[in-house]
Amino acid sequence: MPRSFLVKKYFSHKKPNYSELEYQSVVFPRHPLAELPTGANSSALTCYPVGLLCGVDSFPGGLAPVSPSTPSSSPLGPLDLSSSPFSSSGEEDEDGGRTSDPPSPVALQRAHHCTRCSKSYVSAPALSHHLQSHHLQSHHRSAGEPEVHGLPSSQPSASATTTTTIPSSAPRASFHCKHCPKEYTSLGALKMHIRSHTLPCVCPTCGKAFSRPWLLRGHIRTHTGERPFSCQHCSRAFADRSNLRAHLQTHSEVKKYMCATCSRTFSRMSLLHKHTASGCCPAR
DNA sequence: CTGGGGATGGGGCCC
DNA sequence: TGGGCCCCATCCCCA
Repeated sequence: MPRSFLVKKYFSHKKPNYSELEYQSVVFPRHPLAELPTGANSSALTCYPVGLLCGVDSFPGGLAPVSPSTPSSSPLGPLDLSSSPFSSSGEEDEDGGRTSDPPSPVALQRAHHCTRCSKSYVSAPALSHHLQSHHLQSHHRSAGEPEVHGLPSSQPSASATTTTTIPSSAPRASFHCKHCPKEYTSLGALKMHIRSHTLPCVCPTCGKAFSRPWLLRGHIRTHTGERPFSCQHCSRAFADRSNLRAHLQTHSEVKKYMCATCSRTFSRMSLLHKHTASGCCPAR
C-alpha cells in the first residue's frame, strides 16, 4: 500500500528520541497553537489521560481468523491465497473496506477516481482529500524532503512521477505550518499535523508525549500490561490490534508477503524487506 | 541471521 | 468540521 502521505518527522528519520520528547512534554506547550490561522485553540488538542484510560478500545467480539482478511497492497505482491480475502465469509470482513486501496468489492462502489494514481473513493470529498495528498507530496519533493522510507517500489506511479506541478483540480493549500514547510488546504488537516509537533497527549506515568489520544492509549497499555487483543489460535494476547494481526500471520501456513523471485513467504513486510536486502534476490 | 513481538506514526474513513 | 477509530507501515529489540 502506498503510504504516499506518510509524514516523516523532520527532526529525525528514525524513531523519536523519547528523552527529548519527555523534555518537550516538560516545557509543553512547546509550540503554542498561535500559528493556527484562527484562534481555534481546540481544547481537543489537550489530552487528559484520565479520560483516555476510560476509552480503551472495546474488545473485538470476534477476531478475524488466521487467513488474511485484508488483501495486502504490498507492491511485492501478496499471495493470492486460495481462500480469497474477498470470499463471502462475513467474519473475515475485518477491514470493512476501510483501506483506501485494496481492490475489494467496496472499491466497485467507488466512482471517484484519482487521475494521478489508481485510487478510487466513494465520495467526492474523499477524493478531494486524497488529491491534497498529492499536492503535499509534490511540495515535499520540491522542498528536498527525503523519500519516505520503505521500498521505493511501494510508491505507485503517483509518487514516482510526481512533480512539483500542482494539478489544477487540486485545491490550493492555504494553511501553513510554522514548524515545517508543510501546508494544508484545511484547518483541520493543519491542526492534525500540528499535533505531531506539539505532542499534546502526555503519558501521566512516564511523561512521554504523543500526537494523538489513541497513540497514548496504546502506550498506556505498556504500563498497565493490558492486552485486550487475544489470539484465537494460541494463548497470546496483544496490546495492539495491528500486532495481533501480524501475529496471526505466524499461524498462517502461507504467509502474506511473498518474494517475487524465490516465492518465499513472510509474515511481515519488514521481513520481506530484510530478505530482499540480504541479497537473496540479487536480480532485484 | 532470521523471525517475531513491541511500540509508534500517520492517513483514511465514519459518525 | 472535528474527534475517534481503523489500518498499514515501519523501526527497534530480542530470542
